[in-house]
Amino acid sequence: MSKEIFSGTVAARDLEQIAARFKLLGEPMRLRILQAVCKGPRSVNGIVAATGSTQANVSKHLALLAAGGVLTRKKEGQCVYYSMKNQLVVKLCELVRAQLVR
Amino acid sequence: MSKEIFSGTVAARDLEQIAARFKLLGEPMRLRILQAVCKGPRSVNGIVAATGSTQANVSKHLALLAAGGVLTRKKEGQCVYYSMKNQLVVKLCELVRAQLVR
DNA sequence: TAATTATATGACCATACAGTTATATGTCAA
DNA sequence: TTGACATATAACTGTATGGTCATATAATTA
Repeated sequence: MSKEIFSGTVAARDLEQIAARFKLLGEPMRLRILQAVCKGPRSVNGIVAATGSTQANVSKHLALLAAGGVLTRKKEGQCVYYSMKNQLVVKLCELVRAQLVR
Repeated sequence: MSKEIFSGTVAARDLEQIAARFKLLGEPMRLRILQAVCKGPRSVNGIVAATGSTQANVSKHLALLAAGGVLTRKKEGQCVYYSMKNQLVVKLCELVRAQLVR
């Protein structure tokens, strides 16, 4: 409908879902993971290497990002590849960063 | 520089700041507060009434939003009016919501 | 089958934080 | 000055969650 999210009343459930999405993006380690994945599918091990975190920690964050609809999961052999579900979160990061640099 | 935030390496400090901004938006009550403020300056009491939360709770969230650079604070007499510092967060919410409705 | 590699998960700890209650601070009016 | 109103803050509690360690599950290879 309207482009102005706050122009009309936004249902409490909608606000909760929006907040949940932001919350998912509100952790530096998860942004590091997204940075590692946003160029294309990447295996868990690849992400572990790119982020410098532990396998268990990365795996937990990946599960959250996939459950939240930010990443998709695709298993190939013994490897699991994660990809961006879409580019929206990248755009969100760009917007926020642009304001930071200002 | 680039419009692609993740195209180059993003400094860890930048990622932390971006995450901090998202974290600030990652609470339903704070989005309720932003919804109440985004139309123009609003007093704390007005926001309390609009959100249905307690004065102490609203005041704490307002302090966080102002410290995070999302809201500005202006005192007039015994009232304090909070306003959106800019429209970016509204835009972010719009973008996220548009994806939800999909 | 046994060993190796890749990923996920459960248990645990420490910390962060939202919400509440009570109180403090500040401003105005009578 | 006293009282009423507006806002902020300190103390506290419960809960959520990030990180770690150990282990489980699954797939591959020898």
